[in-house]
Amino acid sequence: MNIKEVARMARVSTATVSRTINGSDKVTPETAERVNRAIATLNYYPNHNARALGSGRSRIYGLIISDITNPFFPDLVKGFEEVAVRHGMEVIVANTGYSSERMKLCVQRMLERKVDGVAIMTSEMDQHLLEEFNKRRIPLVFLDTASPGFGVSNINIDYAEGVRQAVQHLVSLQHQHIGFIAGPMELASARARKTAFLKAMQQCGLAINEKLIEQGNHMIEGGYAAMERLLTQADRITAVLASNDLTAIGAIRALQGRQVCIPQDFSVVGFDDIEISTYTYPALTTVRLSRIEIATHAFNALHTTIQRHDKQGGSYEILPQLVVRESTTTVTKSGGNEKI
Amino acid sequence: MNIKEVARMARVSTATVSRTINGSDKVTPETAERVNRAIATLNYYPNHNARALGSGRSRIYGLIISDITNPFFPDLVKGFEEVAVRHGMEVIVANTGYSSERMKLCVQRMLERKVDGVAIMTSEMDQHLLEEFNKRRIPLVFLDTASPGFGVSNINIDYAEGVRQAVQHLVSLQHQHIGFIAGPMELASARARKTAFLKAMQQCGLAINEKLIEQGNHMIEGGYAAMERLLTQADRITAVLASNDLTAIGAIRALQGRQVCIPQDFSVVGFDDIEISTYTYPALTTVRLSRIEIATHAFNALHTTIQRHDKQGGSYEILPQLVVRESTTTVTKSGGNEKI
DNA sequence: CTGTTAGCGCATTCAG
DNA sequence: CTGAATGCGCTAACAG
Repeated sequence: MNIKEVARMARVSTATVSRTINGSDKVTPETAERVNRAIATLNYYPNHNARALGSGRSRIYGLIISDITNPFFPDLVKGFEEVAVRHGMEVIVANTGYSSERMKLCVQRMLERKVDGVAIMTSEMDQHLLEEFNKRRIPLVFLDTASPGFGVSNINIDYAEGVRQAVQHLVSLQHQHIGFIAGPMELASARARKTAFLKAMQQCGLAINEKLIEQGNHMIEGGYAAMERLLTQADRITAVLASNDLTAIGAIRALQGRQVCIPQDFSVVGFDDIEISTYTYPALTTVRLSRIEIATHAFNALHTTIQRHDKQGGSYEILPQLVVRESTTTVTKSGGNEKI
Repeated sequence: MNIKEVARMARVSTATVSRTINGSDKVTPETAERVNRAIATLNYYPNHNARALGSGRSRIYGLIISDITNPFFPDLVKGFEEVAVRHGMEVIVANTGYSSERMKLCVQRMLERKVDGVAIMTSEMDQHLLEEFNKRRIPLVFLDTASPGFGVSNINIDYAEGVRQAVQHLVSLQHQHIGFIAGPMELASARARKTAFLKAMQQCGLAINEKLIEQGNHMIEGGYAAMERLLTQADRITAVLASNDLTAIGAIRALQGRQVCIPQDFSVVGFDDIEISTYTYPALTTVRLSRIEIATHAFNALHTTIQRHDKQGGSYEILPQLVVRESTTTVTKSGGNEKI
């Protein structure tokens, strides 16, 4: 079943079939109709490999993420796949595992498969690999790690605003001694969140004490350990903001392990709003970072760049949104760590 | 950069280049060496689209799952991708969203991209779509839903054994009135688990009371609601086995909401061993279903079928394994629901 | 063991 | 607006 048979049945040339498939305006409605009927009755669909070879466009987008096992990513992947498929595109997902060694492999895979564009939703990208895409004029879109340029777009995340909302929420609940559990400093996103926290505290006129800041690893156990340390060193702490939800969940466990009641004795705020945060006990107050929005923007960035032969990439904005659930409440008069 | 240039630089024909790339044994080590040097210095890598067109093999495997957002799947996807890439294969992941409507779309995508084989790790597959693959002689591997046949392999999961371990564990802890929260009966895997539970109870000589069985939806809220009902209707229940971990987590929340202490007052066992089960409070005793193993078997099934031009698919076995953590313990003398 | 020659299925000139 | 011809980059017979 190929284009030739369709052409034969519709009594046109293969070129005409190709044109109607690709929606060329230079085809009479009548002949297009004939072709479409032939396509339908023959149950024909084009061979993408041949198409790619002939046109140089594979109709595949690459999606590079850190690790699909990280609960932040499944939604993103799902959203991206959905839009892509709706537009007749295929997606190849590649995990870097946070290693730039493996990032190299990911890039290689993308190049080999001749993807039409790549969404790079992680930050292990070095200049050297970036060149490989530039050389081949493959559009790119980054997640908060680059400024738009020739063929590269960026999705900007307003971490400052998201963290500000979280801190302000705690402040409005009378918390004064707010701790922060940072993520791994190799991650750009973790650095951004920490910076945002420092800034927000300052804006709220709260003292920043280094004893209030600890380091996790964006995983549950890291949050657990960091919270333990915080409890030991920060006497008057009554609330904590975590760099991501997993960290917050670890912190909650540490607190519960010490019989601290949340939120009565201690408030916890996460960041990301992954699905399980709705179901933790108590349900986690957190800052939502919509992965659907990110996915949609990423796709649009790539797609419009290609459609409009737009050399210049675009800039997109993601606004985090505080979601108040059950893990935060007003600080009690007798509250504070000394009581614990 | 293409095969011709490599041929020119190595002073051989393109056929020879092709042969050395594909590891044909009919190439002198010396010429192969020359070709490889040329490849290296030119930084050449083959165009997969052309390769696919010429050979009829895309070197892509399809992986159809229900929903990447379901915590059961990320590990599976990651594992599959890893083996595949290690063997020079690419992967296209498609989500059915538990809908056979969308399954149709998934199949279409696989066909269009001319995948060399498909791992179907979900059960929304109807005979009609299966034919499409058979017609084209595309190897398939299923997860516990088919018997091996021409070009189709199956990964068998010994649910009976896994559930037996769980029930026996509870029995050894003196539990007599063990509840079960089933998954959605549309899912073959959920049906298998329920059947296995019934059988295990019988084997242990325990009475099966319909009041001890409730229905969830394999999601947290379903487990929550089902546990609530169980608590209302089953007087002497002291333990529950859930059809999957998410359900168990929901059950735990329901119990905690009623101030029931786990495991002192009530034991809970899950199924699957998803990552968060290690981190719930208390950590969940569950039955591990290794996704890495499943992924590896799925890949091997496809790969050996193709390599050996093996018409007959294989059969693989997965043995679930009980993992005892903190959510189960001996029933207390005064225990039982009446106390609650 | 190596080179020559045809396609693979489609998109895309260029004529008409 | 449509058709004929060419090539995309590679693999696969078939010779030699």
